[in-house]
Amino acid sequence: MVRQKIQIKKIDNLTARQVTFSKRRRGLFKKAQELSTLCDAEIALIVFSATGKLFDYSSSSMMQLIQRHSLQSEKSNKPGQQPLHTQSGSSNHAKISKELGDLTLELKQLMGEELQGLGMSDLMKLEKLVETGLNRVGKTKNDKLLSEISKLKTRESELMAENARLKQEANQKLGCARNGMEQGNSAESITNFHQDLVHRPDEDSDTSLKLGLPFSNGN
Amino acid sequence: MVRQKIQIKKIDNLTARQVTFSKRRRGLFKKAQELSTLCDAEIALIVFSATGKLFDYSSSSMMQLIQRHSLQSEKSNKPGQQPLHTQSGSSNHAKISKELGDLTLELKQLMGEELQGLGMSDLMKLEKLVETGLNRVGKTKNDKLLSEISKLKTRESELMAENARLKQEANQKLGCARNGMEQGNSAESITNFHQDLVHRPDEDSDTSLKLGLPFSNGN
DNA sequence: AAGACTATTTATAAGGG
DNA sequence: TCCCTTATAAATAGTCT
Repeated sequence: MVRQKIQIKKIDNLTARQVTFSKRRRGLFKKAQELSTLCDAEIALIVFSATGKLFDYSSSSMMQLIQRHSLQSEKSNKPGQQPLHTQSGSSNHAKISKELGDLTLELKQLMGEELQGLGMSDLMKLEKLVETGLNRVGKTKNDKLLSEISKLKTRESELMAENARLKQEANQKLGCARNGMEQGNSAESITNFHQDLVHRPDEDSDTSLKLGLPFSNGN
Repeated sequence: MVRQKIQIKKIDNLTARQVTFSKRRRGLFKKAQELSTLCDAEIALIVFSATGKLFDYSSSSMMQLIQRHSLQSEKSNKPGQQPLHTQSGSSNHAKISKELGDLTLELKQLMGEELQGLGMSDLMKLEKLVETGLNRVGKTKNDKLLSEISKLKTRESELMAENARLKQEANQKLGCARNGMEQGNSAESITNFHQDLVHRPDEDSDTSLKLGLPFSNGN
């Protein structure tokens, strides 16, 4: 018998809490159905027990209702339908910080090992978080790589330009020198000449084009 | 006054239906809150009136609850995968969940939204697919970038080597020419000479030596 | 856990403002 | 629409099986 009106706070006694959960849950679902029937409303109700067990009801298709919800709730924020949000856990900050600490621990675990203690929903949340982090890292890395490539290409053209200048310069100097000595030798012969004189530059230019890629899979 | 017990079927009179909807809706939401608070349950409640207006309540994050729902209802309930915190009475799991839910939402928005046409389960599958695809693409892209960088660096050193050779060669040829004409000039003077003649090769050589390694700490 | 039993509390139908 | 009122239906806390 209802000896006294209870206050709405978490029931301490475990069994009493479970019993009440069972009873009130049924009541809630019944009310939901009744409202749906009486007033032609569409209703989706999802309940997770403290132990993680799922109970749900929907007057039509759960998926459709959820879609509709995400659609409407993002379109317009209607005031007055969410004063209820802040009810459940605003009482003790100690618990909140504790939970946050636990979550941090979970994150560490996810980064490292030991994922077995985690529930699926926790895993999903953490996965999302890690995913964003990963994306950001990837983006940053990408930018750096592209920047590097850009710099290298610039550098390459600079070197090639200088290279060309040097060759031309060499030709000019050689021509000048030869002019002073003999005159009249063609560019090819000059090239051949210093090819012997120095360390076969042509071969080097060729190899430079087909050189390998040492750290391509370095991840 | 409740003159008579009503039967649960659609109320014909429009105004009566609306009034009843309003009253019972409030009652339902109150019951939902109470259940959530009393028994540490997580509850999501979505109600659409016959006119399409949305009312919703969730004890924590709507998104998280919906995700959890689609997960559990899809995979035939495996008992024993309890989310970490629910055991020792954590009435504030809700708060943390909400924060994480908000983060998830933020992430979703970051990714570019408009996924609302899809059901949650579809979204999850899609997400997984995209994720693996993304990873592969990312890896491939990465390899390509690194390979390109590697090639460019090799090319750079070759160009630099050739450049150096050309300079040396130029010096030698110049020396040879001078030998043929005057003889006895030192290498330094020659270097200085074509330093003026050409476009400051020293500066170029310097830059070539200190090329950066942007991605040394990339991962 | 799951029913049954009440004494009470709560919700609410009908009506009025 | 919302807020009251009020009689009554419904829900349910506590207890016992």
